This record gives sequence, structure tokens and C-alpha cells, in this order.
Amino acid sequence: MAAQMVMQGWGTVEGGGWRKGPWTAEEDKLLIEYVKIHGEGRWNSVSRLAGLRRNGKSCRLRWVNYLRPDLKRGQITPHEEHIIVELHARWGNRWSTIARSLPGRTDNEIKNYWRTHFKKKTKASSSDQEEKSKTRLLRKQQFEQQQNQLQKLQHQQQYHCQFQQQLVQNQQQFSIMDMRKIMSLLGVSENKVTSSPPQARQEMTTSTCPTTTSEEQGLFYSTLSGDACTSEVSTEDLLWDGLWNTEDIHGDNNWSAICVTSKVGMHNFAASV
DNA sequence: AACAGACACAACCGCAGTCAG
DNA sequence: TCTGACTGCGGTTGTGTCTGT
Repeated sequence: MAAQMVMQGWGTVEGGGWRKGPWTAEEDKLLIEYVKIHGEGRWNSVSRLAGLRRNGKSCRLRWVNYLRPDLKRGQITPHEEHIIVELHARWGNRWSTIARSLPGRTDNEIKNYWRTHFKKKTKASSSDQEEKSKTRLLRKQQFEQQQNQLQKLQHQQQYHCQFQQQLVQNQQQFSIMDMRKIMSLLGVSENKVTSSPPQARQEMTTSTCPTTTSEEQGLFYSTLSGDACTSEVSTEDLLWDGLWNTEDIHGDNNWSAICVTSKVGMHNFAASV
């Protein structure tokens, strides 16, 4: 937001009447209201219906990359970075495909991250530079975490109800095939999925849990790669902490045990059945 | 304190795919 | 089958901020 405020200077109006450049808070508000009422899609009618002087493309981009309530803002965690590296090795610059495996992250975000972090690394990979970069990253991360938590709370309060349904739909589209792909990439043998109890499998992929968020998927990946520690710990992360017990996975590969030991998970599963 | 270069990221552009008419 | 509108994606640009000298 701060960046947006300072960048407002170069906003222009094109010949066709479309505004370009950074979005103002007022425009954001109008777009949010529009999506609230009409839902996502039909972007070309946004200008007419919402009174925005922005073309549909611009509106969609703003929504997808910035205003969506399920966006996970803040620094890419080491765990996410790991996934990005793995998936990029496999799919190349298919950012949207990679983004689908990182709930709450946009293709644009990942693309930018890759450009600034990995292109650079291939050019100049001296440990000295990396160390400096890490320090800087860490400092910024601390600051952004605070901002992120604030923003998250605001967004979630405002849109929680409206997007619950949509998130559930998204989860349903998250097929088991996709999960297998990721798992094989991350070196997790497929039989961990196939050997899981049918009920648990179904619930993982088609859960109708009313409080399911994209964060949950993030935690799911966290368990898959065996990297249970993420550097970004939000209040919500803590809340979801009980959902997947990583020790259960690592120790026994016992999916039913996960369901039983998961405090929040149990509650949600019970609600969904 | 001033400057230059690196960095971060929002936003734009062009192209391709999809789909309804 | 064709066409135009719409949408999504990947590449690129522009601008403010940060950091080192």
C-alpha cells in the first residue's frame, strides 16, 4: 500500500479514456465492491458497473495480484522457495502452474521473485553477496510480517464469509493428480497418498470444511516436503498448527493418525461430514 | 550527505486459447 | 467455419526504496 501511495504520480488517462498507472485506494474500493456483488469474471463490464475508468484487463490484474483476500502477502519463505526451485526445474517459466502449487501466491509474485533472486544467483553467486542479501531479506521480512498480519486480519474479517464458498470450490479442483505430481517432485513416494485411507484422501482433496483456507494447503505442502518449519509464523499459522501433525507423517506415514491427532482438523472434518 | 547501483514489485503489453453467437 | 469478445499467461517496463561507497 505504501508503495502504491508513493507511485500515484504516474497515473495517466489514455486516449480511449482508460486510466493507467498505479491504483488509488478509491479505485481499489470500487473494484472490491464490484467483486463483492458480481463475483470474479466479466471484467470488461467492471468499468461500466463499478464506475471505474480502468479496462477489464487492468481490473482483473489488480484483483488477481493484489486485492484477492486469499493472497498470502509477505516474503517468500524458504520452504516456498524450495518448491519454486523444484517446480521451475520441472516446468520452466510456467509461472501460473507453479503458482497453483503455492496457495496464496500469484504467478506475478513468483515470477518477480525468481527474476530478482535466481537470475541474480546464477550471475553472481558469491557467498558474500548472498549473505548480504539474506540479511536484508531477513530485516525486511520482519517488517513485512507485521504489516502482513495487520492486513490479513482486516481482509479476513471483511471477506471471510463471502469467499468461504469459493475457497471450498478451489479446494475441490485441487485434484489428487496434482498432489501426486508435487509429491513426486518433492521426493515423497506416491504410496503415501495411495496408501492413505480412502476417507482421509477424499477429505484432503474435496473437503467441504467451512473454515478451510489457502493457508491450509500451504501447511499441507509443508508436510509433504518434510520441511515443517517455515520462517513465517502468523497468528493464523498458529491456529492451523494443529491441523497436520508433521510428526505423524514423518514417523508413521499414518494418515488416519493425522486425522485423529489433529485438533482443528478433527473439528473441521466433523463439521464437513 | 550525496550519489549510483541493486532490489522489489505493481502494472502494462502482446500473444494465444476459449467460447458464444 | 468464422469472428469477435473475453480471459489467462509470460515477458517486460517503470518507479520508489534500500544499501553501499
